[in-house]
Amino acid sequence: MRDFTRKLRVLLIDDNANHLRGIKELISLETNYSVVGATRSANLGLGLIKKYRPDIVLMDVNMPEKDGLQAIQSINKMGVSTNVVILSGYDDSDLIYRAMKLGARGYVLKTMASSKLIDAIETVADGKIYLPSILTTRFFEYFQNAAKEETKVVAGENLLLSLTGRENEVLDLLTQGINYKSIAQKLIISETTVKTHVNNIFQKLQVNDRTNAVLYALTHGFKPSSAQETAMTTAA
Amino acid sequence: MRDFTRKLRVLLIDDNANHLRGIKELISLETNYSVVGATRSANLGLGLIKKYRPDIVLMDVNMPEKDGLQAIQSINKMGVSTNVVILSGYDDSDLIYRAMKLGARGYVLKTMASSKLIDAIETVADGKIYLPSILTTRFFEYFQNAAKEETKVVAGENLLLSLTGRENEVLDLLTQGINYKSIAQKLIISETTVKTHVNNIFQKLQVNDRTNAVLYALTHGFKPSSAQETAMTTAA
DNA sequence: ACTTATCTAAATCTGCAGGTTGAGAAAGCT
DNA sequence: AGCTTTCTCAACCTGCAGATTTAGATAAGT
Repeated sequence: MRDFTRKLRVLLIDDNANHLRGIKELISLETNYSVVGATRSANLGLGLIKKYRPDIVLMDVNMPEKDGLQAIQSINKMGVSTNVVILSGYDDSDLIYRAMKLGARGYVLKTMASSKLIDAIETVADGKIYLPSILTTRFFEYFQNAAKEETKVVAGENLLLSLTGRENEVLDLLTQGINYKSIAQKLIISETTVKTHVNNIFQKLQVNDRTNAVLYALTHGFKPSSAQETAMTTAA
Repeated sequence: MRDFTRKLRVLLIDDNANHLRGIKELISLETNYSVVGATRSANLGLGLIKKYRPDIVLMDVNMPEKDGLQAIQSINKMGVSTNVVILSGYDDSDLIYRAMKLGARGYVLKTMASSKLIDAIETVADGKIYLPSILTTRFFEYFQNAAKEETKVVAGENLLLSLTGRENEVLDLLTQGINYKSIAQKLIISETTVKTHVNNIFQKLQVNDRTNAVLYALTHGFKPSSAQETAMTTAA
């Protein structure tokens, strides 16, 4: 839970001097916030973050040299845990998606009422995610579409379904980059038997070598089954 | 934009008879909604969806035989476009994540005020996503954590960075499952040169064969660069 | 001018990968 | 009992994959 006994330390990063000043004044009106820094450069901002460890960072996305998304990545690499709220003029679904994926805790449009910015800070400081309804919808436009594409590849008749149990086990080991001899040892069968299985796998997946078999498996949602099944079969 | 001249057609699926009745009555109170069906079985629900093509489906997640998530998958396979709003007693981050990934348009907790359910229907019918603040936060707990894990694998010194431009091109072709001869033809160099490059790649990635080189590349965020660069080099 | 990195290539060699044929044993189905 | 599937294995063969050595050409940095 949030500590209400001390002021929330806020850092501002926006290359537009007017925005920077405006936001600073807006936040200064709130009695329980203190602006620990305000800069027009992402790189300078990173230094300030390391120095002052703010609770909240309000970050513009659209900046020269290093943009907001790159800045978030840099923060992650620094290993500093701070809550970034994105300030953006754009509501592109992929921009929102990328920002959230990188770990942003909130996303506010510059066109929104300034009270929303205060809401965002409060919500994020409280450990929650702040994403207005419209932006949530935008986010999922991208997210659900990407998920659909992902399953599209996985579907498509799927030659993997024609594999037998043993063939699945062999394929599983193939996808780990193991050679014939080691596979034979792991499954406790002869090397020639493994070759037979592998050849059958090649035919069923319509490929000519290991690499393409592995590639087919990985791009068609192959799920390793050996872990349990091998234990079952060897125990039986 | 939504058509306000006709009633919103809603379908209910919940194995709990009391819930089903309660929700039905609640919705019946709204003058601009009409319940086109209500069933306690997901499988029966699928039939009703195909038959009545409802605007909104209110779906319980926790059901015997086929649960709500499996039901969404079935709807997707049917190719019917309807808006599913999940009704759940649980706010697990991964449950919310999976539901939204499968294409749910809204998620409401059974413990929430019934007015929220009406809000959800309105919002979803309006083409937007309905995800209350707490659930949005839960969703991102899972989503951002998964994203972090993803980049963790990609990071880790990354031997890929030690590869030269040409080696990257060769690796790119390797990850497409192409053999020496074809690679040589594509890059317009001799087969022995390709072998030299491949051997250098193996050493740098610390592997002994194609398959493991490809596996390393794919699990460490290898981005194919040949598409443009090859065109550049061949043109030069 | 010297050094280093990169790309190119030939020559040689070992051996595992991949293809084919044939066949026995066990389990399940009809 | 007979058929089918699956798993098992041998023996043989071709050849590409992978390892090693040596070396010329070019470009870039010191």
